[in-house]
Amino acid sequence: MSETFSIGDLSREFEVTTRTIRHYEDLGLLAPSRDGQNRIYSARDRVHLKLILRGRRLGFSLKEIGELLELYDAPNGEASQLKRFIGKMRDRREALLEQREDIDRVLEELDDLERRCAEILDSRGEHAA
Amino acid sequence: MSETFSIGDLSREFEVTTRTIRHYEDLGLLAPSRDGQNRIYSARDRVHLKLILRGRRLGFSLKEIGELLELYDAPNGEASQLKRFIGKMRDRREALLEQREDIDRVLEELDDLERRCAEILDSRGEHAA
DNA sequence: CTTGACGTTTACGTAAACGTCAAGTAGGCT
DNA sequence: AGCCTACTTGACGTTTACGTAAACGTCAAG
Repeated sequence: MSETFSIGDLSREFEVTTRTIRHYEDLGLLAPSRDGQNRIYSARDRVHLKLILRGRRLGFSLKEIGELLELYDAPNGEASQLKRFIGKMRDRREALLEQREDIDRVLEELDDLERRCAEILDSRGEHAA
Repeated sequence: MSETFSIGDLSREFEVTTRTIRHYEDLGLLAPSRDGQNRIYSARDRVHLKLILRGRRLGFSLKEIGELLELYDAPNGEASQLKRFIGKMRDRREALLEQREDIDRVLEELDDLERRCAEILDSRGEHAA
């Protein structure tokens, strides 16, 4: 059990540089254990990295991602803290829902554009790929 | 007809600084006309700004947004260009669909987290906001 | 015993996206 | 005329998110 990974493993799997992974550690987003001075990543660390990259794709700053990881890891604090967390999560949710609407709008616009392009091509007797 | 806006108007409406709007112009994303040396934004310019900000929320770089604006403005070029545009749009679409999935996943995780937080609070006899 | 692949730290560099003055212009109010 | 407010153009500063190079350790294969 308890599979582990080297920095190179994760680098290849997720197609990010080792520099990037170390950078995330510098910012406190990852905290792998060590074998001597070499980093050893657990399955849990790997999930963290996956979450980081997902957050990045969604346009969160690494700082924000750090806060989200805290949420993810530690629903254990005081009640007041938990309530703050819940508030933050609701804010996130709002932002994400807006973002989804943005995406849908852009997708519609892209459809539209593609149709217009196709029409132009058609009217010239050419064909789209 | 033909409503126009000052840089301050747009700045207030979209809650961005004038510096930001000028920056977009420096990058070629906006091209307002002038009254003397003052910038005059048309309704069309305003739409452009709206699209820029939407693209930004979606995590596109300003450079990418520039390319998208070209798509948006000029389905008029050569056939080869149009075909390239269509290709680009399909790539965008792929990326956006992936991003939507990311969002859905994160929303699920947030639901999960919120439930867990709520349970913890409940088990302590407290109530969420 | 050297070569190569992988890892390490330290540290300066850089591109993107603005922020933040500074200094000047131009119209409108009193 | 004096002042306010909104606008202008530089130009340097800042933050974020890494890139990149230097200099070195470690182990396995040839």
